[in-house]
Amino acid sequence: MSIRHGLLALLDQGPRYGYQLRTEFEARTGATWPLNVGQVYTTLSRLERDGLVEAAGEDDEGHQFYAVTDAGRAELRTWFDTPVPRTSPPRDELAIKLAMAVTVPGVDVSAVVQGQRRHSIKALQDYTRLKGRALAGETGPGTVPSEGNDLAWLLVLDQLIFQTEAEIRWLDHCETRLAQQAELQQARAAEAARDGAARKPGRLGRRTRA
Amino acid sequence: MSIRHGLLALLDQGPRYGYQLRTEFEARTGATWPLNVGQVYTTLSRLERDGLVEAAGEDDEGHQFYAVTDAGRAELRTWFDTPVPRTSPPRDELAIKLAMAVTVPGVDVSAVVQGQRRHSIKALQDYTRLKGRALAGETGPGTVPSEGNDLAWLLVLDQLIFQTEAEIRWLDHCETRLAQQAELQQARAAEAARDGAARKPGRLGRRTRA
DNA sequence: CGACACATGTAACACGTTACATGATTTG
DNA sequence: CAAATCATGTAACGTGTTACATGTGTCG
Repeated sequence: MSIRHGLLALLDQGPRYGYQLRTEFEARTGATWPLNVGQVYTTLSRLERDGLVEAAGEDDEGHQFYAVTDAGRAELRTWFDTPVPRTSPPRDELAIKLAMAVTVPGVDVSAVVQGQRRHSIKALQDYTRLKGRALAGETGPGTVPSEGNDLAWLLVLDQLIFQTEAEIRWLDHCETRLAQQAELQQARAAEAARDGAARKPGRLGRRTRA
Repeated sequence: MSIRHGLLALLDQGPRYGYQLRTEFEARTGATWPLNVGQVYTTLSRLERDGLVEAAGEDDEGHQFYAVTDAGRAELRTWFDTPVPRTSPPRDELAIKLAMAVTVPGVDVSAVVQGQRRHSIKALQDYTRLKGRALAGETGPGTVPSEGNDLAWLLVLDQLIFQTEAEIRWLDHCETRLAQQAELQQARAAEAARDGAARKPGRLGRRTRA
């Protein structure tokens, strides 16, 4: 529901038309999250269907304007007032992938971690470079520079940087945990070998085949 | 596509039936990302439609087993081999919300940030508590403890913790940036006032600054 | 017996995404 | 003139999500 509310917020500044909304949206999120123009129109019609926006006539140049309704303003207010739920965050594909990788046999977990790490490092460098350019006063291509926009774009960039840094730290953390695990298993294997035939069935587990 | 591949990975360990897949999936992601049982079945039929899994007969207890096909194994391999794209990550609702909040007039940005901060702190505490319990050896409710599962669940928890910490740091960072911005604007306003006092242009005086 | 976990599915819907069709206007 | 940008839409599809229908077995 990010796009829905994003467009609603933009419309709260005053009536806009579709193409304009896309431009303004991208001015704030930069090249990070490109927004297909078509989606603006589909989202607009869904917003209109739900009574959050309404058609607001045409321009002298034929632009189809939309305006936010009272219901839309209310919706927007609760959006801003309600924190994004972090108790049940959106599924993170990387977390799921690693959770599966450490479980399914025959997967080189370390390779997965390292591959992702390289990629994330690369992404981080890109973001840092972009931030440098943003601080130098250069805005994204084709956008009219404005203080608010610049600030928004900068904050989004910072968020991406913080998040990516955390991801890399987590990947490293995973590696050390995996090393610990391997050590532990080696120790256990050695112990089992020493115990030899006198094995106790204390551990139950593994698969339930019928 | 996280669920698709997640189920595929689970099936790579050997044929499973729907209900079992849900249990095993949740054993790895804990209570964080509960998986509706119905979705397992819809996803399974879509996987079958795409030729990644195939029906593998019934149990003596009537359980409908599914097995991964060669195509499915190939798909799984490329999933593990290809890093999750961080150059164009999934849209983050919080980032978009703040980007809009700093742009749209009439929004108390600081209130939004603080509200989110409180919520994220709360979530972080929950995760930390869960991690403590997980380290104490207790697995989620109704799950058979297994070493791989425990490790996976622990890694997922760590990811959530790292990510939430980064989010909180970012929120604080936003506040300082906002303070800077406010300072800058105050300075600018003061400057404008000084200029105005110098030449007393009246209420509607033009402030043309070359 | 009634509640609850186990187990399998279907139907409907929401959102996001892409591809396509179409036309006006600007610009090299 | 040709290409690019501006501008509006539609159609189709994919995944994820919920609600519902249905039935079995178990346990207090």
